[in-house]
Amino acid sequence: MTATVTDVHVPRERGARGIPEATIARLPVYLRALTALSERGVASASSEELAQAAGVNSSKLRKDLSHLGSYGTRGVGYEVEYLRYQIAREIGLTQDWPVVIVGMGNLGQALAGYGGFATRGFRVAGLVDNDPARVGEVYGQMPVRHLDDLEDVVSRHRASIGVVTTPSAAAQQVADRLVGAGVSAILNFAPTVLTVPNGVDVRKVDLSIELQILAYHEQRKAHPDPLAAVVLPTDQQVRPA
Amino acid sequence: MTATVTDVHVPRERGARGIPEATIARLPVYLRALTALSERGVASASSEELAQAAGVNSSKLRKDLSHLGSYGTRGVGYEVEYLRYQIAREIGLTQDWPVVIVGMGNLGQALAGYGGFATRGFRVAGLVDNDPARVGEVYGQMPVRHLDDLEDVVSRHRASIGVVTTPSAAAQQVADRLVGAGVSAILNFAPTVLTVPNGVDVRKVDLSIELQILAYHEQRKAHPDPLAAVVLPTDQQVRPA
DNA sequence: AGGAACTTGTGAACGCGGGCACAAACTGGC
DNA sequence: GCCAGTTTGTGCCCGCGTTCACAAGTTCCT
Repeated sequence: MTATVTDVHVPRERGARGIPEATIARLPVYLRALTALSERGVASASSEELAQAAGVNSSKLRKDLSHLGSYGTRGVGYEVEYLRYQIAREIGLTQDWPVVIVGMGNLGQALAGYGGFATRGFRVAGLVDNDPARVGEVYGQMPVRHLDDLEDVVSRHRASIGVVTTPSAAAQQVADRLVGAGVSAILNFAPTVLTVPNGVDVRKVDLSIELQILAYHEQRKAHPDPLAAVVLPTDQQVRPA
Repeated sequence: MTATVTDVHVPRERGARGIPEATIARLPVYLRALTALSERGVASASSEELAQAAGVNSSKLRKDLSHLGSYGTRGVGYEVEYLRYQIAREIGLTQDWPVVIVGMGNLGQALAGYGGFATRGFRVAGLVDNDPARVGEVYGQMPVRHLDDLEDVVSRHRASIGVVTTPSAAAQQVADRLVGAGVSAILNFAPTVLTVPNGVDVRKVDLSIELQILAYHEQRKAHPDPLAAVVLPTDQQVRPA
């Protein structure tokens, strides 16, 4: 099995402390809500309040949290600071995650300067690009190095997470080299299906796909039931023999 | 799940030609695979070949396609061009979708210049920013206009899709104004939960959340079962009374 | 023409995730 | 100390999505 993951779907043993994938995906949202509450000086909150802040319903939130352990107090609620730390620890945000970004186009530059990483334990440890003209440029206080040095950058910083923001054509090759250098998790912004060895985790973010999903729903709003499945919509497109 | 996305959850009537949400999310992937095959001159392909190109398994692909209609030929496969058109039509990509981007920071600039939109029926119809210094700047052949003109930009281009790339603090306000001006679908890059009226579709893309999900799996790889749920991991964090 | 090889479309089984509803547990007032 | 009010943690059920496995339909070879 060569993985090529779009959605994560890690069927590994879910015994003991295995937490449902759907829950994992929501923990960062709870974390964000807790941080916001904390900054406003709120010391404790009920599941109902937390759920509202996170945009989910309260029973889902309670069940999610119950997978981590019993961190609330019945009749009272959850202590904001305490819960925040527990979730951060569960995700692994109490440690430092060096991240290498490959591809310094517009998107790569945007990510290099994104403040939301540093505050969550992610540290941009290296920027890499193919274009010699871009080598030496500085984004977010980090100089760009040449693609030739990719392996050096990864191993020197012990980076285990790579971000691919190259054009599609280069993405697979870059991913191969990242994996070869020791990276075991990749966030892929290139609109390509990456094939990686077992044990390497890939998540894909595709901006155009998100828009297409919205477009589908927009179309349905405009034409609730075209029943165009029977009649051909335009004569020019007929099934070739 | 291609994730990135927080679950859409549109419980609207699924009668008649209602296609499962999970299928909708994969159609753009199939579309991309078909386009790639088409460009390589491939005229027809089996579900197995398509599935491999799209990174899913073949039975899932067949069931997905079966929701659109019976566009394949048993014993043969699918005609690439024909199927490509059918999927594009189903999603709504045969028409033009004007898109307005609000927030011309690094990410907004990256999106404005992203070539992947134009080729899929999305047309950047307007760029808007709060900062007077940025007004008049041109990205992707489109000048930036001031936030004050947002309503004008939206209505003049009949935009129904808005992209929010502002800081969190401004996101909700921007979303309200977009909706007020007639937008009914929003792609939100700000790390905030947006509240919108019924009938408005919101999809959220959160870069930091994607990394956090990867971090969780990385941590589990490194420490398969810490059983630290019993013993406190560090003494400094003890449950306050 | 007939059969072997192949491929689609789909019925059926299964597992995950969501939501309801309630027992268990805690607080505060009397 | 006891009772009313509150909120968590969870057992249960239901529906969606994934996968298997096979019948139905097509092509090719003899």
